[in-house]
Amino acid sequence: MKQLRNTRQRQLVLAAVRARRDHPSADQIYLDVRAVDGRISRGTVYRNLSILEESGEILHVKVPTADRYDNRLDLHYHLLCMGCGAVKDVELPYHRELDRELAEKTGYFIARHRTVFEGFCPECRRRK
Amino acid sequence: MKQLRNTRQRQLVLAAVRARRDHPSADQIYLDVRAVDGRISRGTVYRNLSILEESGEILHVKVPTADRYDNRLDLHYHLLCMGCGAVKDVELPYHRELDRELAEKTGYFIARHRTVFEGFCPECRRRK
DNA sequence: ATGGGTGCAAAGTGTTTGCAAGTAT
DNA sequence: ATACTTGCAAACACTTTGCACCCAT
Repeated sequence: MKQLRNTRQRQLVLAAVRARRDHPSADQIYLDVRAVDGRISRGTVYRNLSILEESGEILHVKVPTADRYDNRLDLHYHLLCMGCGAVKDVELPYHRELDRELAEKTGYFIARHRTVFEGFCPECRRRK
Repeated sequence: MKQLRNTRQRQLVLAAVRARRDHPSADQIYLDVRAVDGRISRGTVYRNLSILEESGEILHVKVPTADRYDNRLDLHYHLLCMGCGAVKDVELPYHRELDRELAEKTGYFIARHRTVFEGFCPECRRRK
């Protein structure tokens, strides 16, 4: 395993994810960090997001169009508005027993599951 | 709403999805159809997959790297092997009550949720 | 006939990567 | 000094689109 370094760029990327309560895409993070450090490159932001995720400091949510990042560390579900694209955390418990149940049934090692609810937020409902 | 036509290409794409029991990517479908009709283009396959999904004849599964298509019409969950990338249907019931519960809680209209379990299949476990 | 559909190629998106130079340890 | 990181740009993988021609209805 590789020895990680604590670079200024890495700190900035982590701080940017933590500073947001929504679920920014990699490119939004890039823009936020860019506002502080005008020289950072997209490649560096993508690399650091991926490193921070591997090392367990952030999570990412896979939604269509672009992955989003999340500063929460516990497993939880997400809600995507198909109208405006907003992603929110869902206040429902994570069902760990499903992972166990499926592991028994299939012989797989199950690490986790990801659940994304799809719908329309009140505002987008109105607009239609 | 637009009047859909029943073109030869559309039939071929639908037949190709139905002919597979796994969860092919758009490009795999393209290759399958291409074997029958050497002139069909990628654009046409993508367009038809998207039309068939909108009209409810197929579903698609959103997994990292590339979306997969599914000939099953009922809502169900999926299992992704992070080792070999295979996608399988999961034999667990779809929890419609979660959709209702979240709708009440949030005021959203909830159409559905998508759950993808992530793990390693027995063979990939062994290989590690 | 008419408007949806097709093939082709070009353009998009979002993300990854090779490389030479820079820097944390 | 070592080897992880960076910035840059080019390359990638997947998907969408503009356009002129075609064909199902």
